[in-house]
Amino acid sequence: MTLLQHNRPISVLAVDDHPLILEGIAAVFEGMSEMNLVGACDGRQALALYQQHLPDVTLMDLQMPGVSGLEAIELIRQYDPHARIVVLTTYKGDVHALRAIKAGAVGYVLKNMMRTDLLETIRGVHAGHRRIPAEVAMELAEYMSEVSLTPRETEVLKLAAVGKSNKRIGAGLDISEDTVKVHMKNILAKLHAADRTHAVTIAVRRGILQF
Amino acid sequence: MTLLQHNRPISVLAVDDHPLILEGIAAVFEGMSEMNLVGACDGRQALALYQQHLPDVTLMDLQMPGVSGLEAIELIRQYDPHARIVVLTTYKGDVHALRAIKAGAVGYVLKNMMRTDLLETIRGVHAGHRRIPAEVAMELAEYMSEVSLTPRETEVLKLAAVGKSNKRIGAGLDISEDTVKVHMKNILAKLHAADRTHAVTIAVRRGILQF
DNA sequence: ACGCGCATCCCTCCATCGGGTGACTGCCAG
DNA sequence: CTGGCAGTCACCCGATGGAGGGATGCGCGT
Repeated sequence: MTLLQHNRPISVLAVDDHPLILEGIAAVFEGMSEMNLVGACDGRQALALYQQHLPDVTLMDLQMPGVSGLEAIELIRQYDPHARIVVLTTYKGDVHALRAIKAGAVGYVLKNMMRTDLLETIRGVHAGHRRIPAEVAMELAEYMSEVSLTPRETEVLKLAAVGKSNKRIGAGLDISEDTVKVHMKNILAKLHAADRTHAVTIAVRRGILQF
Repeated sequence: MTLLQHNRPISVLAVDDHPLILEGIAAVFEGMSEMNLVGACDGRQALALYQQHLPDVTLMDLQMPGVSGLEAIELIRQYDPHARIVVLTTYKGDVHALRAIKAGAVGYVLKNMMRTDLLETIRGVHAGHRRIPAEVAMELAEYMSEVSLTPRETEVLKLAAVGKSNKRIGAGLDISEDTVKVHMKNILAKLHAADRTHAVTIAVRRGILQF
């Protein structure tokens, strides 16, 4: 497969809702014969452009309004299970990183990395490798042990976050206060939280609750 | 003053810790005679490059590790009260937006805006105007009525956020539990929160607490 | 000198919270 | 079909939280 690299350039699709970032990416590829940018768009048009161009590698921002990068990744991988997708995000501690990897992303580039890192990752991913930076991998490892709350527990915590008492949470979910207390106890245990307030901050930090 | 624009290009300094964004900005200015980019760097070198180039307009990202964009703005305005600084940020709901304006920023550009918006803002700011997009101005208006917590209240809430009880907060701050309760009561009143948990979510949303 | 905001401390009172324990249902996988 | 898990409900109890009330001192600006 590496032979192909010499025959035709690696085609790249960039998905980001920031025109400035797209300009930057385009600038990186400018004048390169090894790769070329076949398209650039935001999340909504990601799948359509993928189907149209069938790029070798797709660069995908995670933080986008409307269709999230996560959804876009899932849609593309659903359409083409062999799609090579590289996540392009701002923060290494991105709470969606793990989900992106699970969704099928095979590369991960931080926006504060150099252009050479970007190019190197694209080459590696195109050659069939996974390219996850060590610092990101370590972040991921922490979240791998991520205890997931049950749907019910998430609902309870969501209401607790906006100041509802156990009684009012019960009223809101149409269950008894006692049941709410059970859920809350389990939440505290799972998150290793001292109290409901702590649980909310932990959940926000982990992306369980979107504030 | 508009005559100057024809005599020499508007000099622009770009400050952002993302090389990709800097590439994008550079790409926007490429081949333009009206303006030219005199420098690009991250937050730490912002002041030094400002002093070196004395640009007409400075583009400043707010979200940066180490020296924040906010600090950089303050440092530059301290050095040169007439500095024309345009904030360049990702989210219109940026909690630091108000502080940036207060710190002396005279323009505000969202990264999801088009290059023409960026250029237009630079022209406007250079001509001596303030350029704050309507949608941002409206966001700002909401935060204008921002109730600010006292330093002590912030400390109390910060400890409450990580699950400390009033008693332990008192121990941590070396004050009595009763005093903590008074602070907490004032916090709840100021934020219109139902309880401490709600107060924390509100504070996080407003950027009072950085999660 | 006065007011005012901030911070400190003290008291009472009651609702709420969180831990412990136990038990019943429904469902799905082994 | 038997276990495990999610969800439900119940009761007890000690600790905590939040709403009142009132009080002192300190600094700061007018």
